[in-house]
Amino acid sequence: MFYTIGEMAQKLNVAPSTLRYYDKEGLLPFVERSSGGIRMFKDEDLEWLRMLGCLKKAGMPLKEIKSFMDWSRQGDATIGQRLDLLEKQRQSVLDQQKQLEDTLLMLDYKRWYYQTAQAAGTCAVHDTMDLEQVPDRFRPLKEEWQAEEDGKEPL
Amino acid sequence: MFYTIGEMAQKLNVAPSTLRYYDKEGLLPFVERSSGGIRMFKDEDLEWLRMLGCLKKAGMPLKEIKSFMDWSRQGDATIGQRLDLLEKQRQSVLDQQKQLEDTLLMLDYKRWYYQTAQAAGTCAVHDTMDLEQVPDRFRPLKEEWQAEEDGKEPL
DNA sequence: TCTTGACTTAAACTTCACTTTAAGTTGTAT
DNA sequence: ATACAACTTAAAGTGAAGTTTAAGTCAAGA
Repeated sequence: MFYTIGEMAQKLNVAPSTLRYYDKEGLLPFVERSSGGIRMFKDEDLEWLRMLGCLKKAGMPLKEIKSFMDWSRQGDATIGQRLDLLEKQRQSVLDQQKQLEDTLLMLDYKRWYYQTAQAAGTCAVHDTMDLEQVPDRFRPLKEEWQAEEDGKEPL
Repeated sequence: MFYTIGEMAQKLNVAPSTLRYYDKEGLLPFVERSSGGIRMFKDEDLEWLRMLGCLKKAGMPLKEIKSFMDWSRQGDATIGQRLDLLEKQRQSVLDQQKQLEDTLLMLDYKRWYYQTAQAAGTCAVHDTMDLEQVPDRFRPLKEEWQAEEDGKEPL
């Protein structure tokens, strides 16, 4: 069973132009063509597109995804490289998760800040508030901001 | 105590050109200038830059961060809007976290796939492997892929 | 005072990931 | 056979988030 690019695009909920772009960039080396040059996607191709989607969601740039696809076509000799890329990307996802958790705490602190400000009718309440009033979970945040020695994470 | 743009950039671990760009885009309405036109950052400005960093890490586009900065300058009347934006961004972070968890599972499945392939010396082992051999945690993934009725998430 | 390094702006350039456009072809339905 | 929607390509355009360049200004030390 074959699908046209439009059908496949609908299946994947992306624009056909996106699939053409990926193909042009060498990310879809598996798609076959009809004698007239029309792309014919197979059910089997879905597996590769899902792989692509997975790597993309993991934050991998298209160039690296292309490497992965190239290695895949080169056969079993490149299993090691593919595994390395996967491990690297796993670590990247773990880092992103940690980043998001930090961000959520900051966001929650700011929400608390504006919720109390809203209740008081003015942001000025925070000028006359001491550490005691700040919920425990936000304390480490404040301390971290005190010690500006780091310089590791950008902004 | 004042800092030049170069000093502040170093503190925040970003390029000075980035801060100039943010300023040009109206994201730093709080920076003062010397009589000669040179930006003079205050310790107090760090609070705003941290806010900016928080929103940016939460995935908020610079345009929306600008809205937030604009509202901040407009005073207490805009506390509601700011809170709404924070709530919205909190939800966005929660969504991103869920997304990353799904991605991690997919990545772990693929890692398992290539680890077993590496052990066997070929990807072909997976052609002759039945569901029994697939670790439990990856089953729901396989089933999800079977039912392609969704069409919700792009790629 | 002069040099020098860090600052200033405006404008052009870059990268990424697409999207749109224009001109032409394919394949199906009547 | 013809119409017509959906396909094809190459090339140009888009938007986000900066970076680089060019030409000039500021401020601190010798």
